[in-house]
Amino acid sequence: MAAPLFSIWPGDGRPLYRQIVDQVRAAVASGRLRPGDKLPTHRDLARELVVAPLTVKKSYDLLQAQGLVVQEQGRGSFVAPSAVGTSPGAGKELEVRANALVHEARLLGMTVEELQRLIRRQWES
Amino acid sequence: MAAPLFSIWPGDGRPLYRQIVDQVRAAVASGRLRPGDKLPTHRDLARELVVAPLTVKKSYDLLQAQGLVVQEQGRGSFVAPSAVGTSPGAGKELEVRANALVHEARLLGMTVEELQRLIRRQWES
Amino acid sequence: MAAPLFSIWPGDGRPLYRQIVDQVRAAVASGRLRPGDKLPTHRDLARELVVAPLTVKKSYDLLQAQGLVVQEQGRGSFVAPSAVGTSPGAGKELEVRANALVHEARLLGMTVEELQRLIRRQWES
Amino acid sequence: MAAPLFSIWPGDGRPLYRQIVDQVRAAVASGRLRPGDKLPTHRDLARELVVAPLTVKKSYDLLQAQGLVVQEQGRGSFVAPSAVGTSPGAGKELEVRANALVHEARLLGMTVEELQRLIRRQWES
DNA sequence: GTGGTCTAGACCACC
DNA sequence: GTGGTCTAGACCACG
Repeated sequence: MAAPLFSIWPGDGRPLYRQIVDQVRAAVASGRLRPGDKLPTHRDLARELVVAPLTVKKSYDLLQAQGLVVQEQGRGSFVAPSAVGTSPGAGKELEVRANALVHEARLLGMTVEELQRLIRRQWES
Repeated sequence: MAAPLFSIWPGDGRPLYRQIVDQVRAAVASGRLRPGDKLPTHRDLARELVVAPLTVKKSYDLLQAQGLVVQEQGRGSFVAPSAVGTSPGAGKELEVRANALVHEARLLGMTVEELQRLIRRQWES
Repeated sequence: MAAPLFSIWPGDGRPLYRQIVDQVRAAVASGRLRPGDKLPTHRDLARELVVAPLTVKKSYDLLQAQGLVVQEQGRGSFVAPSAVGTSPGAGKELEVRANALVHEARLLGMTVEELQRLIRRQWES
Repeated sequence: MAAPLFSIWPGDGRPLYRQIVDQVRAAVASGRLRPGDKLPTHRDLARELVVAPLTVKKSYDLLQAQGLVVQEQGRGSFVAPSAVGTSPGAGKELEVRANALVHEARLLGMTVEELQRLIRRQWES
């Protein structure tokens, strides 16, 4: 009963295609997805996330342009052989978002402990 | 040398106008900004954040439509008298983003402790 | 009454978006378009070429991913500052197509002189 | 040391099946292939061109639909008896591609002489 | 008015 | 069944 690999978070603020891109990048960066691994077809992932197939396709196109994914006609989409275990941008990207989150939590009057608790609660849920 | 009240985070993924709206809402929700407090003029804030004045104006317009801000011709913009100490949406909004952050940190292979550390480090910086 | 900068050739065999990409690359490679030059808006070029706006947009997106073009929200699309005077791929690309053309002209039983004549005639038309 | 009759040019932009169709049409139009001549089996040609057998099969099916080729169960594929010495479309098709090539060579800043030289060089190679 | 995102739907190319 | 291309149309974000 593992959590699904990819999810979208309506209300997160980022465009859908970018949420997908960011998650694939993260999974590749951590080695959770490795060179040669097969990705879900863009139609399947679209069905699962309940978005238009073209939206997922756009994500895959972008990832291909960045060299993280290769799409092979008639065969499927795969993590690129050259996709190193850690794509440096992925961690940096998350830091920026964490930063913004911290800033707003502060404006909301939260203490760092309250934010930590919120994080832990969601980690475990 | 307090941190500036409002900031934008390029690369955060949310549209500029929304980052501003979210921050004002948070500051009002926490009482950090209180009814009657004067907001920077949209031109000043635009200069400070290095965005187009119309973008800040749009944020203020939205906040006014939500009843959190009043813009008074020739005098400036203020937190609305009716702005309650807690605008309920603000916290919920942050939870969604925290959720997405947790999900991606996981994909990145981080442990909850590492994420906590990252949060604390940024809180203190 | 110069020829239009960009054209599409129905029946050429390449997808529309790629014909556009190839032409922009060629124009940049030759210095006919230079860093900072403004490109037509994707809507304008779409109107001119009588294709869907998204088709031109896709070309611009690809060119942006390749670092040849930057699209700036609200301002327009431009040849990237870093777009060197000669993007090496462009000439190579044309050689491949010339190669295929030569091969088929041969199969058609043309002599090299006939092919040369055909080329010159079209150059001058 | 004759050049192989058929070749594919990855990067040419045309779909694989069409490159094959065009070449067979050209060879028939010029009399290089004549009614009754045996074509390679689709599997052999697929192996030689390193494409999927079904792709060549599709080309042969198309050529059969156009009356240029007949596929005979268990015997092989042949140029159709009715295949006239010149299939009119073939030359026209090549002109369109030559046209596009000329246009892009111009954008690349080539002179007509340079293009002619490129053509001749490839003819002789 | 510029670029950005998303959708529904059709048809093509390749395995 | 997989990815690839194209369209029409709607609405959002930014200057």
